[in-house]
Amino acid sequence: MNETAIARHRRPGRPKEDTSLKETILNHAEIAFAENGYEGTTVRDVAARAGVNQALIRYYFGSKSDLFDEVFRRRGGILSGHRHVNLDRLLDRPEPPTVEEIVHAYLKPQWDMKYSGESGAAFVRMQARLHAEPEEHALRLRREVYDASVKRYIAALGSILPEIPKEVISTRWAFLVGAYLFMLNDLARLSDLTEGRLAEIGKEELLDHLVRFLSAGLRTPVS
Amino acid sequence: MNETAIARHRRPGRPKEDTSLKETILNHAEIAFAENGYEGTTVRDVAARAGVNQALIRYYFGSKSDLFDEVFRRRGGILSGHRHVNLDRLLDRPEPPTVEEIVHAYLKPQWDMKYSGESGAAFVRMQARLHAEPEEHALRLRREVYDASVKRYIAALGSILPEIPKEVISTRWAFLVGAYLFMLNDLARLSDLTEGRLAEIGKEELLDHLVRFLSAGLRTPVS
DNA sequence: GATATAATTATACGCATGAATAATTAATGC
DNA sequence: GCATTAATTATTCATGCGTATAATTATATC
Repeated sequence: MNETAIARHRRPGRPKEDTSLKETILNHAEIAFAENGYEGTTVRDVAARAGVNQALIRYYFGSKSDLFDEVFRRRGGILSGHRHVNLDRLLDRPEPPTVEEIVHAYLKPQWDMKYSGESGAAFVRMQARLHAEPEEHALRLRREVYDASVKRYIAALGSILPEIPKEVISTRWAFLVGAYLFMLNDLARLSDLTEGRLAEIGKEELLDHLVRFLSAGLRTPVS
Repeated sequence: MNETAIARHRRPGRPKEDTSLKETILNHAEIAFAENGYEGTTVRDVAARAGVNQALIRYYFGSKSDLFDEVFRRRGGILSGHRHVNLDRLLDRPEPPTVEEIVHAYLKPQWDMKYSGESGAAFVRMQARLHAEPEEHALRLRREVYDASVKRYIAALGSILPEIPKEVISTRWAFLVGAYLFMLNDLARLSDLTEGRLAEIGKEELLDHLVRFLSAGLRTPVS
């Protein structure tokens, strides 16, 4: 009675290509949403990018809003999964993790995604935009995808920073999210601020800089 | 030959109200852009909010894009001005400023604006969105309005943190901008992360937390 | 190989949008 | 007080949008 299994067997009309059109659409939608935001993206444009009829998008995903959600959930789920795994690895160890290790474990997955290709980079930018959009819908999406892992990270930090009140750690964690999202969103902007000197700092080194910066802030004693 | 002076004298058709419609439009546009973003905002909606005919917006501002620019420049200029003044005050003093003082001088103006009323809060949210939009146009606007003061702040930090390379300070400054924009954008989100415990931290206290967090990060020695 | 059904396209609908123009109203200068 | 000009509104235009539906193509099953 497995419906997906049945569906896998019965699929007439499907062309011979191996990468499904559904995935192709998702990939191009990701890029379009990242470049132009939700409102700025048209279903027509996504269809054109994917080389597909506009109605096919509706056939697969329903509304434009549904398409957006599916784009977000796809990579967001992967990201969240990596974060859980990374934290598990640190907590399963006999010796307790350092602040730097926790921060790094959280940031690294999205960092890698950013440099994993055009699609990954697009998702990162898209996410930064989502965080700036105050709509109720965007908020719910983010919570659904990320909240669980974030709470685990805050708890882990709390146990190795017992002298810092939990609500302060949570607040500082929000600072952290802001800093890394902003930076990942567009490194080009960073090199404005630095008047081009950023080129001297490599990508991996930049992550180290960020981890060091954030860890110092997280660890600093409350007055 | 002062054209604006001439214009000030010759203005038939102008109704008796003291707050000009032009300003009313700007105020409502600010809120609309903050709520719905650039693409999500319609000129019609702005006109309706301002209780004004749609064509009047075109008469005063030209295109929708021009309207947006004027909204941004108006408050952005004020903000930038306050930052300059605050830094001047610190630098004119005999004793050198602390990192905390510099960070606070930079953040305070926008912090105040956030709580100065509906319009100010709207601008802050609008700006956060602008920072997430990678379009060339948005980038140019931000640079035009903010770059000069940012460079002064980075220079000031450099002189009291001589052991930290200038490009590292610039990079860390970008982290700072990300953290504070993210937080100002919507404090409601913060109280998600903190599971409601944020209420225990007052608004002014929150700024102190942020300043402390960022200053610790800025000061931390490079490996 | 006929039939059923999944995948895909072609086409159209209704509507909201940014922009534009024309008409109207109100103040000013002489 | 009349002509001029600025401010404002009413209305129209062309376009692009999300959505919807009908037609077509391809595959699998028997």
